[in-house]
Amino acid sequence: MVPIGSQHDHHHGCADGACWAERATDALAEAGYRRGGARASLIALLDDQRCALSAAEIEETLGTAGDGARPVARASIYRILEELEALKLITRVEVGQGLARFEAHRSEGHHHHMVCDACGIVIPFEDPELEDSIQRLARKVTFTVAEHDVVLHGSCAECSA
Amino acid sequence: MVPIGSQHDHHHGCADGACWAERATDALAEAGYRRGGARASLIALLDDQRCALSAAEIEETLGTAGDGARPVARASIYRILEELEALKLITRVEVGQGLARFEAHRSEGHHHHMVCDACGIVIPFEDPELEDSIQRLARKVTFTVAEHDVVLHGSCAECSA
DNA sequence: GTAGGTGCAAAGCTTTTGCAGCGGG
DNA sequence: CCCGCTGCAAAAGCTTTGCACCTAC
Repeated sequence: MVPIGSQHDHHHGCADGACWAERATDALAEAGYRRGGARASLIALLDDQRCALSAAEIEETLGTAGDGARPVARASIYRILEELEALKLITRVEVGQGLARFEAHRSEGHHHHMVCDACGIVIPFEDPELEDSIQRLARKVTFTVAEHDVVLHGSCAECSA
Repeated sequence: MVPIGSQHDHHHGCADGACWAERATDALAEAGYRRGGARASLIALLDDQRCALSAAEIEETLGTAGDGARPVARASIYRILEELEALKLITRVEVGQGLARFEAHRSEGHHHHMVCDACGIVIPFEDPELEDSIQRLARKVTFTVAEHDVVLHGSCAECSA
């Protein structure tokens, strides 16, 4: 198991050539979407995150962040998230708590989530062995598996103490 | 992987001695709850199911079923489900679709779910190897794992055809 | 008789939809 | 210029809460 740091360390520079934001922008263009300030702002925010955000968190962050961000209406957030999900650029994560979370779908860094039922914190983790089990399982079933989610519920180190 | 039949084949007789409904009733009594018709009806319904039901499905089924069932108000359904979940007698299953599902937490027959994103059908499955992976994972993390959920998204055999 | 259980209706939340106006191409 | 993108506000769902009545004990 590989615990994962809390924040992405790269910023909007994308000097390495192929960050997720670029891929997303290109994919939207190819799909026939026009550019839009709200969408660009939302994509930049998602690109900076290591883990899933809820629509409310996105709205709040965009409302207060400088750095090229701009406030985006809630309706636009949901509409944009819907488009991005349809293009498989983001993944919807349901951790239970009555709200959906969304995160950039990157080729590397696939992970799942632990949710503390006491304080609500969501912690990402990776586990290759678990992935293997799911791959093998996917081959055995009479069902076409496109995505998979694993959620561990319990208490985080802090709440357990 | 073991696919699972669609309906439970035992009924309210429970001649085998320790069905889930009995355990649930006992646990509620020990926790200091009084008996109540709505709760009994809901427990009997959950005991008869092989897979998770939504609150709406529960309300509808109890409203039309004979066999000892009686209509139960939606508010009562949610309140009772909350009590049962707090006592770990049922498990809340989030498959994404904006609604929660609930199923009896049995010692045997632990399973997970495949959700067809086309038609919405929820199919249960068991996979011991997957369980092993999760057990091993749970031991490695600095997090106390109480429950785990695995959801496979994709298309069912029918929608894939 | 008292405290908990239940039903009904209203409120709360997240998410979706309608519509008017702005803005990209 | 036209059509898509956005914001605002209203609506739609699922779920929760308040309150009065009923019921187990």
